[in-house]
Amino acid sequence: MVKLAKREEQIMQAFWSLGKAYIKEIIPELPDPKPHYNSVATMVKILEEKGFLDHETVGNIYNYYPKISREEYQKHAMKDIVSQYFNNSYPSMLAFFAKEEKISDTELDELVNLIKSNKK
Amino acid sequence: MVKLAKREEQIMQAFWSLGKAYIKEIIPELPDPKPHYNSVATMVKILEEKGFLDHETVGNIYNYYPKISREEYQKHAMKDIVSQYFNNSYPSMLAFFAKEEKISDTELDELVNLIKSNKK
DNA sequence: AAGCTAATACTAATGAATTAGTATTACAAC
DNA sequence: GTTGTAATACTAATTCATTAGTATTAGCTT
Repeated sequence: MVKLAKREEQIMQAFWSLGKAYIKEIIPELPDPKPHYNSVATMVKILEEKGFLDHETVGNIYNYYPKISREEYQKHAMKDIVSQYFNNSYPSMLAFFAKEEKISDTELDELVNLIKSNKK
Repeated sequence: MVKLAKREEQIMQAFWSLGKAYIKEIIPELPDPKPHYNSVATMVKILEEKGFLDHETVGNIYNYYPKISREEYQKHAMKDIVSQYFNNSYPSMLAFFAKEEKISDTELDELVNLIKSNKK
């Protein structure tokens, strides 16, 4: 899967939140300063060429929706990140967060349960 | 902290591995095709301007070393990632990995111990 | 000290991502 | 059916990242 550039990814995030949207609806989701409508339209078209979006035509306007799910993309993106920062080791990534104390004991217990139940 | 571009980050990764290095030593660490010596020198200079590297002069040549540690940078980079993909929730990121079953039971136990011992 | 070598400095060119203008189109309202 | 509106299409310009050329410099060798 192609890695998305920054702005492309912001736009995909907006679509993933909204599910289905007109370009008009995407713009408010983007961080300030808001880009020009046509800038977004261009990126959306590129995203469609890349296979990330598809559209239905409603009268005169296009209603776009994601063709690739956030989860699918995350899977690839995180794989890259783990390979880049953590030498391809998921445990060493988790150890990093452990050291950073970003996870509370309660959360930890919940996660352990979640992981174990997923394994069954 | 500034987010590094792809090549900049590759170069920083090389410095983080080597600790201290001449430009000459960085090049073999980079993925093929190896960039031109001067291309690397330019990026290294930019990285120095951005505060990621510093150097000592040894006779006629510069010996560069990281001013910002890999851990420091990771902390920021991962913060961005978690905010971007996981709505600022570290637990929800971990849940994602749990679902992906990237973590074995043994690894999980080790991590739980690691996290708990860090908390003391 | 003149010439050789290996480094850095400076800078122009390329390429990718992004922006936004102008042109075009389709439909709706009158 | 002409006009107005709001969308998309096309494309030129800008910006940022990256590359690599040429120029310069410092020190070593003779």
